[in-house]
Amino acid sequence: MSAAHPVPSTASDAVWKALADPTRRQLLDELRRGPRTTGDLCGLFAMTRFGVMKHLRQLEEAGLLLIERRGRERWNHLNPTPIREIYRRWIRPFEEEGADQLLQLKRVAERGVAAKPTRKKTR
Amino acid sequence: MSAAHPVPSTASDAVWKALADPTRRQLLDELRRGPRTTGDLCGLFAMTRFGVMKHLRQLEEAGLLLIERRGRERWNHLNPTPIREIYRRWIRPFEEEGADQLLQLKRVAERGVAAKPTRKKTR
DNA sequence: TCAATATGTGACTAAAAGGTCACCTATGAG
DNA sequence: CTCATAGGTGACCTTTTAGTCACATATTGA
Repeated sequence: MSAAHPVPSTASDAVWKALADPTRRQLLDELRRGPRTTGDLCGLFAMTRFGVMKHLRQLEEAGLLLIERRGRERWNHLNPTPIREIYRRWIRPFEEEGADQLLQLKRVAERGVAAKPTRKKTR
Repeated sequence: MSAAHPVPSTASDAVWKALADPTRRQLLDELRRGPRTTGDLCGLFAMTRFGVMKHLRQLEEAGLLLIERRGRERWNHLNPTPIREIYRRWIRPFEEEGADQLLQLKRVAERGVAAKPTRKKTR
C-alpha cells in the first residue's frame, strides 16, 4: 500500500505499538519501581513465561528496556527516554493548542453547532 | 484468561489502542488544526473511504472525537481530553521518577553493571 | 561431574485488526 | 420529484499479534 500518501512509519512507531498493550504497560509500571529479573516479571502475570518474554522482547525492540546480564540472570531496566520523546513530539502539542479548541467543543456539545468553517474541495 | 492477575482493562485502553495506529495519529494531527468533514479526511490518505471511516469510528469510540452533524455533512472535532488524561495518569509519572533511574541506566550502559538489588523469590 | 535453575528460540494456533467491496440511507439542488 | 452527493453498515479477506508448547543453552552449587 501507501501510494500517494505514504504512512510515515517513524522510529517511534514501535514505541506506540509497545504502549498499546496493557500487559506491556503493566510491565513498564513494575520496572518503574526498579530493575527486575525476567523470572520476577513472569511471576506477575497469569500467562506463561514465554508470553511475558515475548512482551519483553517487544519492549526491548522499542528501546524501552536496557538489559544487564549477570550470570544466568537478566536484569531488565526501564529506559524512559522514548516515552519522553513521544511526549515532547506528540502529546505536548495537544496540551498547548487545546484551550480555544475546548471552547469550540463546548459549543458543539451544548448546541450541536460550532464555528462554521469554510468548506474545501471534497474530492 | 486473567485468572490470578487479571489485566486491568481500564477505560483508557481504547485510547491507547487508538493511538497505536499511525493513520489514526495522522488523523488526530489533522484535526488538531481544526474540524474537518469525513470526506475531507478521506482525501488525505491512500486508502479507501471505508478504511478511513473505520479509523474514525475507533477514534470516536475512544472518546477522541466529537461529531457535529450539519445536513448531510459530518464535522469531526478533536477532543484532546482523553490524551491529557493519559498523560496525567501514565506518562507524567515517568517524567518525574526518571532522574535517578537515568543515572543507574548510564552505569548499566557504560559498565554493564548497575546497583545490585537484593533478590526475591524467583518462583 | 551433575543436576537444578534461569533464560532463549522457533514453530504453531487462535484471535484481532487493517482494509476493501457491495449495498443502503439521507440530504440538497434543480 | 429526481438525481447526484455525503455519509453509513455488514460481510468478507488478509495480515498481524498474543499466547502456548517443545526443545535448547548457559550458569551455579554441591
